[in-house]
Amino acid sequence: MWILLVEDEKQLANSLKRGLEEEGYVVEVQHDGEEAELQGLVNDYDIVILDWRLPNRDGKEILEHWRKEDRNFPVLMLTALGDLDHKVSGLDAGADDYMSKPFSFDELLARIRALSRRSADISNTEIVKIGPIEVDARRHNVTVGGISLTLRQKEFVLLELLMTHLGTVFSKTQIAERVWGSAYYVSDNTIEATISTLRQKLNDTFEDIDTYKLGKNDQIIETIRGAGYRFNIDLFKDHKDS
Amino acid sequence: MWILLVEDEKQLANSLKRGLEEEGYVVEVQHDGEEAELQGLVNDYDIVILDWRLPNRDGKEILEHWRKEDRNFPVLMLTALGDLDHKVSGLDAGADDYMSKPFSFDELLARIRALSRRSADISNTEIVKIGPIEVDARRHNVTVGGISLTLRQKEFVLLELLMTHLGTVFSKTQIAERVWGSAYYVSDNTIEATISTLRQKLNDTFEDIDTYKLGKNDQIIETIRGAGYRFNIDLFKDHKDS
DNA sequence: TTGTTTTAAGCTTAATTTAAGGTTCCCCAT
DNA sequence: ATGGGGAACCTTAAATTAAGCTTAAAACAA
Repeated sequence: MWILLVEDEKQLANSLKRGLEEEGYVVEVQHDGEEAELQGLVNDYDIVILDWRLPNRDGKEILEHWRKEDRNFPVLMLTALGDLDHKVSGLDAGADDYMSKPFSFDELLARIRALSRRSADISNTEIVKIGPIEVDARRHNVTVGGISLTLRQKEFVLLELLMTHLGTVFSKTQIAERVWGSAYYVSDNTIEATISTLRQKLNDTFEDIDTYKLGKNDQIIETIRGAGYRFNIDLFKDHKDS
Repeated sequence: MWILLVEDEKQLANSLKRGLEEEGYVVEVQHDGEEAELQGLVNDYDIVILDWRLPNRDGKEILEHWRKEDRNFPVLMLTALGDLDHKVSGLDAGADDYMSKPFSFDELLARIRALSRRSADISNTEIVKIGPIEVDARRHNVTVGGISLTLRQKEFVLLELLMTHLGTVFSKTQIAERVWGSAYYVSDNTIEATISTLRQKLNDTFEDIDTYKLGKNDQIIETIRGAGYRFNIDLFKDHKDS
């Protein structure tokens, strides 16, 4: 889950970012309204959290522009306490939900979950199931043929990314950005090592189940040399579960 | 797609180069402004990414010079965050888009795609189809009569180059530059060997399909002795697909 | 501490280039 | 015309280089 957080109070923004990251979300923070507007036009976030009062440009303008350009990720707007006017105008402009400051972090989480459930986008299903592999984004849990396996944060987010974008090849650069949050400072090897342990955990679990057997050369996560990685949907093509 | 990246921060430049190459672009990096200016005067890049603050010469001067000399490739300028003055002066000087640092790699990709779409040049369609041969630049994938064939990076870029410039004969020097990124260090034989394996893969796949049969002496990639290579459009002239 | 993440190093595999000998084509002298 | 001879090009296989994998150890964070 890729979230854009637009909030100019840096301290608040950072603590929210940290909290959300602990929950397994990948969070980009933008303090400046104008910049945020561009980012939203260009990136397909799963959710945007948008403060209504911003330097340079206000939340409403931004949101209207996005909606005019058919950017239809769910938007959760943040307003000052008691600011009912803004609430109404925001929902009119196309916001999907609102929250007034101050709010509890748990409430924020709950609303984010609700929004991602409601959203039409496939990538926001709470539970993704492909063949015997089941990813529960909410509980942060993966099972293969009913057996649960313990993945670490990065492994989990990486698997989730690949499984919610079937057919897409993600380059290392894109993976760095969407799993680690930034393309800089993440070495190739870090990603390779994570892929490696993730594959091992998946394979080990497949050995323990009876319902599906992997062939000798079957790779659940394919490597496309020079280009990136992709979830190998072909392995489960016939085997329609859901 | 041939891209010139002018950026003096070497670390950033290299990571962008790598990321773009993973996407199948051919990227030339130039750290020095003066050098970059010359290269832009001489080569027909598909897109130029130009940092605004450079040693020796600043982005604006370079761009103005190019535009005065009718170099009209799209230019995406990079500015420091919040540098609105530069943004305006850059767009005035003839930049087609701008992005402020730091930016996400996906955002860069999106903007490059947008620019190449916008550009008048025919060569920028995402999917090229000629007769039964289909090249999908985005997914990095070639099919002949529906059968997908696995090309290596160099083979792919070479085929793409020829198919997006129908009728044009490319000399070995030009191919070296636009497939390998630089004419130095690439021997003629390297190119010949690549052409050879590419032809074989194409021919093999044509054997497997029923919709189109190659004649005994038909060459999909023609050799023009002493001049270079060209995609043989005549083979598919009657056979109008699209 | 304890668990997670990153780095390091050697290894494996695939892509790319080089090398070497073979074709084909063209020019020129016969 | 015709048959060397050379240049340009083709084709394979071998050598080289690069990309990716794996494991353990180091660094970091809770």
